[in-house]
Amino acid sequence: MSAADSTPGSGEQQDGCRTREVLDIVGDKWSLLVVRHLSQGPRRFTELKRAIDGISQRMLTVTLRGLERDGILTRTVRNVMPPHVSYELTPMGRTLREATAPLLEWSIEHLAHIDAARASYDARDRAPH
Amino acid sequence: MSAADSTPGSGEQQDGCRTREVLDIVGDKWSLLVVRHLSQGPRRFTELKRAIDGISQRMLTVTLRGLERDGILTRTVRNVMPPHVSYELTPMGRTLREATAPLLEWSIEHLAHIDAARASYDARDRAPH
DNA sequence: CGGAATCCCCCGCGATACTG
DNA sequence: CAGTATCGCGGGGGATTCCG
Repeated sequence: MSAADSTPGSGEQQDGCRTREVLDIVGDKWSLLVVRHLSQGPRRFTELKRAIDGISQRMLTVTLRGLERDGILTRTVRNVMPPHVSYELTPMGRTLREATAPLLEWSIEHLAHIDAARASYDARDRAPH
Repeated sequence: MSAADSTPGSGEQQDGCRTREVLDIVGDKWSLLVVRHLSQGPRRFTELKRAIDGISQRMLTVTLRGLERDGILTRTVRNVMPPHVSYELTPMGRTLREATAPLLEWSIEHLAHIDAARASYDARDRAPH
């Protein structure tokens, strides 16, 4: 609720703007995938790279940096040869993971339905009569 | 939990790929905002356009078409002058809205923390000594 | 092994103008 | 009012190369 106003037309949906912010944080192509792949424990760079299908090393680096900057994961370097860097969710990162769980379950539950809806939509305007 | 597997290392994260799919559906810049603004009932095109700050008519149209195609909302045209088109969440659309609620609450709850984390991260590598 | 730097392309998206 | 059509750019992100 926060400071909800009841006057529609001017200052409403202040909390709707939060949707914008959460998307700015994890709405990119890879962040949620990285978070998800860290949910079971620390992972090394190359492990993540192999686990997340299609990600480039550049985007993995960029994504990890962003999540580290946001305090969602930690980066731990062991100064040995060869280098050993591991990434791990912070407590806040784990709460993020939990917050995304419903959305994930939703997609699992409704994906078939969506495919069907798409097919029927495409058929609809392709065969006018 | 759903169909959780307990064998880490090989066949895991099959469901992690769903993260990809849900992002393909609502991970774009505007979809979740539209869904959120429809959560309180049907809205007309211009209502949405004014309510969603910064959206162009083009992107509103594109986003609405996509969500309609996915079966997340319905488009109802009343053939009058001037035209009257209203959009409304389907039952599935409402479940989507509910599934995103935790993520929204998460952002509200942690946004300040994230800003702080960013500030400290930026200060960290900007002032090496 | 885990990056950083560079190049470059694609397309998401905004701006503008025109229609029924 | 509720769109469609067209143009143009900015930047997200892939491919490649080099480094400690």
